[in-house]
Amino acid sequence: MDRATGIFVDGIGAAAATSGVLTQLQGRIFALLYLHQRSLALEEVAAELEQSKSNISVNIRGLVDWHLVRRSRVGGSRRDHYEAAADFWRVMQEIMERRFRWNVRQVLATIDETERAVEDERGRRDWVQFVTTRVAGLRAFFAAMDAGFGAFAHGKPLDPAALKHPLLAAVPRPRPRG
Amino acid sequence: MDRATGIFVDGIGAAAATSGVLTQLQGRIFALLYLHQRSLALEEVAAELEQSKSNISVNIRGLVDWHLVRRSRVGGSRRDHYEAAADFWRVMQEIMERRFRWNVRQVLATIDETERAVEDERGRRDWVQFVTTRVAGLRAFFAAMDAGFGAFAHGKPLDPAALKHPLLAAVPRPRPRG
DNA sequence: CAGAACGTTCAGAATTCGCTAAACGTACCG
DNA sequence: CGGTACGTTTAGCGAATTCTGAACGTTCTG
Repeated sequence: MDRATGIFVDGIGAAAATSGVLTQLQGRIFALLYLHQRSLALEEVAAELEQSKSNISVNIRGLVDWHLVRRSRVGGSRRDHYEAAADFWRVMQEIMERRFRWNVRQVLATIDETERAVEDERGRRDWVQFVTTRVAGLRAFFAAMDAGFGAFAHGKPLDPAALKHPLLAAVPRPRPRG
Repeated sequence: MDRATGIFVDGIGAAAATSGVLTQLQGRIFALLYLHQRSLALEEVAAELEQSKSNISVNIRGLVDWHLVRRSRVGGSRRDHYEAAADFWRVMQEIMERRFRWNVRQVLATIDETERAVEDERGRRDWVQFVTTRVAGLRAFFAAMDAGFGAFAHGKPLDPAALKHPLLAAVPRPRPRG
């Protein structure tokens, strides 16, 4: 591997490692493919990055899942070949939906569960009152995130105003008079 | 700890664990504080979550850094007390700037390094050509992300159009005639 | 100024994660 | 069909991370 590619592979690998979405190795695989004009076989990738085939196999699947890498057939060989995809917007949509939004919904689901559990504790009236309003604040924010991410992934602008005051946004506005 | 709090703590902990920003324990600490009206001492948190004080000490500092938790003095005690903050928009700004945007800049820095290294390889003209255009595509996208996140964190809407076709957006527009 | 009540640091234990190599399944080829 | 050339699964190993308890520093108190 030439020096420029090495720098790129290392740098993207480091960035991926702290991304919370890809592992370092996935970053390195993508970087390697991204600087190659022709697609590479699994074994070639393994050799370049000095990793076992099995490890590359597992990690490259994640990249295909995110639409960062495409599997392609190459005439005359029965090896799987891979090439980097360049439609980063598509990738971002995928990450928005399958990671961020999924994560947001985990929180919303937890809030639902919690509210159900709180109903069983009628005994402590003021405690129930407190928890209910707190949890409502959290729900408002995460519901706004869910809606915002969803809209964004479908191409609509994401306005931070809805996140600044989610409770106001969630409540129906007073009808303008006159 | 009552059942409702337990459900909330576990759920938020699980969500945090897959967030890529907080650890599970940090999620649990925040959740515990969020459902308490009064602030809690370090040792109380450790007892509730069945963790050592030192571990709570380390992890809670991260929460304070993200502005998810405030350290507060309580009259009559010299223990540090902590309470959950509820300004989630502020937290999101912090995460945008210090994590996402920082990560984006890692990529931009790598691209810079790579381009410098490519200049030393004048030998292979068509390879240099290929790498240059590829890397330009990546830079356009990540530059758009950097700008977009920056604007968003300052309250301006984030329009996905700039990410769909970053190369077009990066190029100066043809001046309208007339 | 001695002692107590804290929070923090650090070395080592416990746990989790990433990686390898071997076993396995499958498609192709003679 | 037997053999070969792959990709995938899995058990176990080693590295990295998380957690604990002891040692330490600091601030308050009598």
